[in-house]
Order: sequence, then C-alpha cells, then structure tokens
Amino acid sequence: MPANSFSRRVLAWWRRHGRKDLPWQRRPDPYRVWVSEIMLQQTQVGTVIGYFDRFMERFPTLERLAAGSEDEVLELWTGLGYYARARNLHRAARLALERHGCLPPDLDALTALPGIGRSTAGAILALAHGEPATILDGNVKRVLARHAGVDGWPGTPAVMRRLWALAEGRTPPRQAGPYAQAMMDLGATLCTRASPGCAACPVAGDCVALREGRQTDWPAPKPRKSLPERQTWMLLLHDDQGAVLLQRRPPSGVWGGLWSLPEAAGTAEADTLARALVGRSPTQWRALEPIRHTFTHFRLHIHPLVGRVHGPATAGVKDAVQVWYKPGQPPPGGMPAPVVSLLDGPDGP
DNA sequence: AAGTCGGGGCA
DNA sequence: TGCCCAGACTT
Repeated sequence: MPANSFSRRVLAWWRRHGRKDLPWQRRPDPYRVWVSEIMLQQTQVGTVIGYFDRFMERFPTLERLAAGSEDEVLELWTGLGYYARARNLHRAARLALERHGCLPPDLDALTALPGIGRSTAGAILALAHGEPATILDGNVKRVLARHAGVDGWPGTPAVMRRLWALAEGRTPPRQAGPYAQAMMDLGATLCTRASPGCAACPVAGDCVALREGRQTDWPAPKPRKSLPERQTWMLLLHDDQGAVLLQRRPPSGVWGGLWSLPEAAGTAEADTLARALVGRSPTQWRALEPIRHTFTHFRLHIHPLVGRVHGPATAGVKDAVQVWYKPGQPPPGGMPAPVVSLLDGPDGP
C-alpha cells in the first residue's frame, strides 16, 4: 500500500466516522478554535464541552476576552486545572489585539503568543484557516508512533523531531483542516491507548504495530519515579456570619492566582497563622477528614482545620489578597478543586 | 534535558 | 491504584 495514500485513507474514514458536531466545530473561527485547543491541552473532550460553552457565553469574542479580568477568566476555568493556560490565554488575547488587532493568521506570530506552541498554532491554521498546517498532539503522536513503529518516549527531543517529520510529511496540501481533525479523531476514538480498534482502522494495512501485534508497545511510556508526598494544613476560618477567609495565591506556581485557604505547616503553626491573620486564634479547632490530592509531580495530603473566630463584621470585604467569602455567593475568582469541595462539601464548615 | 503545572477518565 | 490526556513554559 503506497505511503502517499495515508492522508486519503484517513480523510475517507473521517468523512464517514469522524466527529463534526463538537461545539467549536460549528463555527470554527480562529478565536473559538484557539480557546478549544487550549482547554483541550491535557484535558479530554467530554470534560471540556461544558467549560467551552460557559466560556463562550461570557467571552464570545477575542475583544470581550481581552476586556475581561483575570479573575473572571480563572473563575470560568475553576476545575479544569493547569491554570497557567487560563492566565496565558487572557494575556495572549490582550497581546494579540495590541500587536495585530486580531488573532494573527501566521505560525510565527501565533507561537510568539504565550501558551501557543507549534501544535496549537498548527491547529488554528489548519482548522480555522484551512491552511496546510500540521498538529502533533497526544492523539497524533500515538497514531504515528504505532503506524511507523517509532521507538522511544515522545518527551525526548529526538523522538519529537522524528514524529514532527512524519506528521508534516503526511499532511496533505489540501484538506489540512479535515485531516487534522481526522487524525485527532482517529487517536481519540479508534487508536486508543489501551485497546485499539484496529479492525476498523483505515491505515491498518501498513501499520507496523499491528503487523507485529505490539500495538500497546507504542508510544513508549514516560519513565516514572515515585511521587513525593507533601502535607499541608488548610484553615477554614469563619466569622459570625459564616464567611470563610480566602487568600489569593502568588501569580505563578501551583494554583497561581487562584483564591485558596490559608495554609500552615502543622497544627501549632495554624494557631500562629490564625492570630496573624485575624488577630486571635479560634477558641477551638475542629479537624476534618484529610483530603488526598494528586498533582503531576507530587501528592498532597490536605488536613482541613475548622475554626470560628468572633471577628468584626468583615463578611464580603475583599482586597487584592484576601476576602471573607460566604459559600453560595459568587466566588471572588478561581478556586482550586479541593478548596471548592471543602467549601461545598457536606463535611464542610 | 529535566522539572513545573490540575484534574478527571478509565482499565 | 496508576497511567495518560487536543502541551507549553521555565530553568
């Protein structure tokens, strides 16, 4: 089977079996494609759809996004994770308007914007502009690594170079948009990680992995190390009105820019911190069941401590770094998922 | 080249 | 339970 028919077979398959009704496919303008691509980084389609619809309702255009505040953007991002994506999206919207008056339609200008790399830029060009651009996301990597038998973990530059060369070599001069979509659909629905549906695959005829019966050997997994464990004590200080004290986290790092609970390194430190924050420590602490939260690179054990403080009537008062937040009210911005569950949970304060 | 950055889906 | 996912950025 000739190699140059790869894209033809993929396209023919997509026309029959591919996805064409996702929210960002209905009106695939550059802005909508961009937002969807950022949300879809490290996040699955089913999870993204609800976030995308809410985001588009609030920020339907690039101009509206640029005019919004970072807190609003982070609030809409709460629960999606990788919050640097949201901060970069917001910054890039303002930069794009400033530099180009729109989302620029060329690869170099796109990749110069924060949060847009080579693959996302290629997606915008192919899907929204119909240009013969190339994407290389997790799905495409998996399809190509199996079909061509590309050894090695794709996290290394050498393997990435090989995969990019393959990806670009197979991108057709026309129909690059449908082809990009088709490759992602192929990886997401057929050439899946655990049990690929090779019987229905349009490129099974010359697939190295299928021929050798080693589909799940590619792509090679990331070398794993054991996860470090960390502990933190989160303070749920609430006043007479039931408001809880939230603090804004530093602009970068874990949960950057999000509103979270004050944290201490232990129970003794919690007492000291409470005095520093509200001038007195609670008459007594109540420890809730610990929460385990796993990040990419460490595991966090959260020990929640509830304490009532008879402070001044400060509920609702917000400044740049702290706010007394009443659960059920509109949030002051984005919040980490475990904090949301602590404030909403039946076991909460 | 290695580390950082969340949360959820799924076997 | 562990692995991975429509990656990009920092050091």
